[in-house]
Amino acid sequence: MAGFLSVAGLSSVLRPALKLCNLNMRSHSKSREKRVTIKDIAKVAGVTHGTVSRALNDSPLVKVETAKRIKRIAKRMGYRPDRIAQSLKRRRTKTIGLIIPDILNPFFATITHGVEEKATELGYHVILVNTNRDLVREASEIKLLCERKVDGLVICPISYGSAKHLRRFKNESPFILLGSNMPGLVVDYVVSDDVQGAYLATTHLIDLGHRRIAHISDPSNTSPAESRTTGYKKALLERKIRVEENLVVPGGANIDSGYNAAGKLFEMPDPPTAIFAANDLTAIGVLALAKERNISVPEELAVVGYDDIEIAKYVEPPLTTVAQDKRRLGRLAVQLLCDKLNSQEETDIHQIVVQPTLVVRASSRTASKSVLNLSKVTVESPSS
Amino acid sequence: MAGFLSVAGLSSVLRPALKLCNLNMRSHSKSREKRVTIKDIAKVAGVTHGTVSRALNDSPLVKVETAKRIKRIAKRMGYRPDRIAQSLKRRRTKTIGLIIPDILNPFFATITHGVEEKATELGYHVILVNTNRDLVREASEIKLLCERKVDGLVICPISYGSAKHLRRFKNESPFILLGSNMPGLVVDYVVSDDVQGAYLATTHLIDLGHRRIAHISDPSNTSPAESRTTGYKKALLERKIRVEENLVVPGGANIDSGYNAAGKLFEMPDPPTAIFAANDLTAIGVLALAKERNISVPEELAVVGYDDIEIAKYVEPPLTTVAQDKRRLGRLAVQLLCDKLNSQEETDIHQIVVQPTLVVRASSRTASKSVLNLSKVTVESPSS
DNA sequence: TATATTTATACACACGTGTGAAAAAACCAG
DNA sequence: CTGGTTTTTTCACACGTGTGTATAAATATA
Repeated sequence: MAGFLSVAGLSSVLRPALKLCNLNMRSHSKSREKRVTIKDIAKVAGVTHGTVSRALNDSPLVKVETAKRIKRIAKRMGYRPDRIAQSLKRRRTKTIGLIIPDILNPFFATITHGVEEKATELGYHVILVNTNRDLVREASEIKLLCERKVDGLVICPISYGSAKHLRRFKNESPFILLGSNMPGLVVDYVVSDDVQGAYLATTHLIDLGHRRIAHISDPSNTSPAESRTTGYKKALLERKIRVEENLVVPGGANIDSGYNAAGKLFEMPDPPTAIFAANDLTAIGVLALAKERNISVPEELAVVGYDDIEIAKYVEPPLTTVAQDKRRLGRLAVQLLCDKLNSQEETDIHQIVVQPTLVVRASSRTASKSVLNLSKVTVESPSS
Repeated sequence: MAGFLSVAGLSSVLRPALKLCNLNMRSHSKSREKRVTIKDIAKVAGVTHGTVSRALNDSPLVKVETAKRIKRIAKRMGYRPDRIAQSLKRRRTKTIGLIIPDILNPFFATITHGVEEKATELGYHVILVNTNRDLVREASEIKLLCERKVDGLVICPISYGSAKHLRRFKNESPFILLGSNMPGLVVDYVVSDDVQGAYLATTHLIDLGHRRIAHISDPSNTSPAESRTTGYKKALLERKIRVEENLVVPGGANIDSGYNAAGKLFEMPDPPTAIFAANDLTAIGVLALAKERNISVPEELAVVGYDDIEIAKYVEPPLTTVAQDKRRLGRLAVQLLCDKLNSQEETDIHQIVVQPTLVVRASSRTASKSVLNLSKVTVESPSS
């Protein structure tokens, strides 16, 4: 005992620690070793687990000297907190759920990137759920994630039909809608100004001299789908061009749908000279069919997409498209969500609308023509 | 009161339930309502929470009649289990961690798709971690996921350097390597036969008459990177073509790296007539530069990629590539992992090697030439 | 020295669920 | 009705952590 006092603190650390090591070694030789808990540390340090808990959480209630000693012991014993137990007690899991319809779509992959990145920065983990556009699954997963006590949810809704589930789980976990909002549901969301984006795209085509401009719409029942069609029509109306409903055909968020929709348009007696697709993948499908039919783009047909996914610039010809900063959208959503989590004020809601920009590439512009003067337009040269 | 009794059994359910509803209503009017726990159910049902727990888990220790009654009450009260508390007690979270280097690469996005899909089927949730190829982050995240008590991990390693961390956490959570294995580390993995894939690709180019075949390698220190270079050289050696080390230039898993690497190759006094890129994105970069320099593909330069990501078929010209069933790889990894979790035998390890196939498209074949007769080769017509 | 005041630690309960073992209830044979 | 057997429920503790309060120790004040 007397010896202890001389080295003050250190000795009392080392000896019992070694003792406990031996205790642990007694477990089934090759099998998994038992986890070190704060109780084990307490035993070694000669204090109660309560004190250890406080020490590790830097509570001012424990003497700094003791705290240091306990932390040393904890480190030496290889202590690592059990996040599950913490979650149960602290009533937050530091986890958010991300629900997206289709991870294979680069649009959502990039959003996921932004979400994961920001979440990590803020100390959260992301549970990823890919619904494959299944509304039933979306609902059941929201439920499951709530049971799992995620602190919040970022949801990219599939359709207005989601509103029903959302309303139901509103009080369970706070959530942010991403990419699409819900009419009649007062919630936080981060969206892009899709009306404006579609308006820019269509106006661009009109400026190039096109009058028969088709639109391959997104048939999903969501706000971006609706808004893009709205923006398209708005541009036409504003320029006194008649909106022909048969020039608006439904597509989908994949390449095949564009291919098929283009087929219908090409078959028309008086086919369009330009196509505005609600989605880059759809637009790529259009390009694929155009090539197959030897329809030269942009000379015989101008094509504009939406989203500016990475490959848009590498398809042939490079695709003019409306760019959304998808990564930023994801980051914003998480930021918003976590702000909400950290402020008890449940009252004020935030709704962020991000402005898209038009990126002009070769699919809507012959090599010679150029010099556009629209605001919010980026013109990319192929060699930049 | 009397009316209730006639319905035998229902009455005892309804009345106390309503009572409790009132109790809950007393919370701050608009704020979050208190969760229903098994104790609440117990109070209403007039039993202990232990019995409720057993009833809800279909334990044979509770009378079926009682169990039914309890379940009815639970449903009526809107009970939903607290998965965190369950996890703490049951010692498993029904969660797996997925660690990937780059979600923006469609290759990993598709793997993620497969992993999430299979995990859902088996009742697991997936925590997604995107490391951005940061080895330090990979290590710290493995640690964090272990603290979170994920039941297992699926890891797409960034480099052999990962082995260090992996060894360290081997006893914490079981894991499966996906896409790349680790020499000197005896663990379960699911990989593709990359030597064979690269061999197929290179042989294909040789069969087309090419002799100066460059290889844009993946400079990462991983088994697929190594193996693809190995397969490339193996094919050359087998056909008695000298391996020129300066025809092997490093790339990376993105478009720019291919663009840059192609630049170096084109600059050579005696440039290659064919390029085998270790990655589709890299190959797409090659195509981009070739177009810029007016080098026609495949006439002046044949290009072959690896992975067969979705857009490979839509770039110009459509890209010949080595196809891996990425979704299947992801599903297999999860299947393997969960098998491991459900069998206590920690002894036997499983190592699955999936065979890739060559998909021939226009980037390595002129429209006229065709009729190849290699086994494991798919020839896609542009219109299929 | 005794008392008030501050500081540090111990104690005990809590989070929501699961479970072995004791206790109670129901059933059965004599 | 007794004693034994089986079925059903209760009791009490556990998982690993956090935290309010009581208690003990150290320090300051009178």
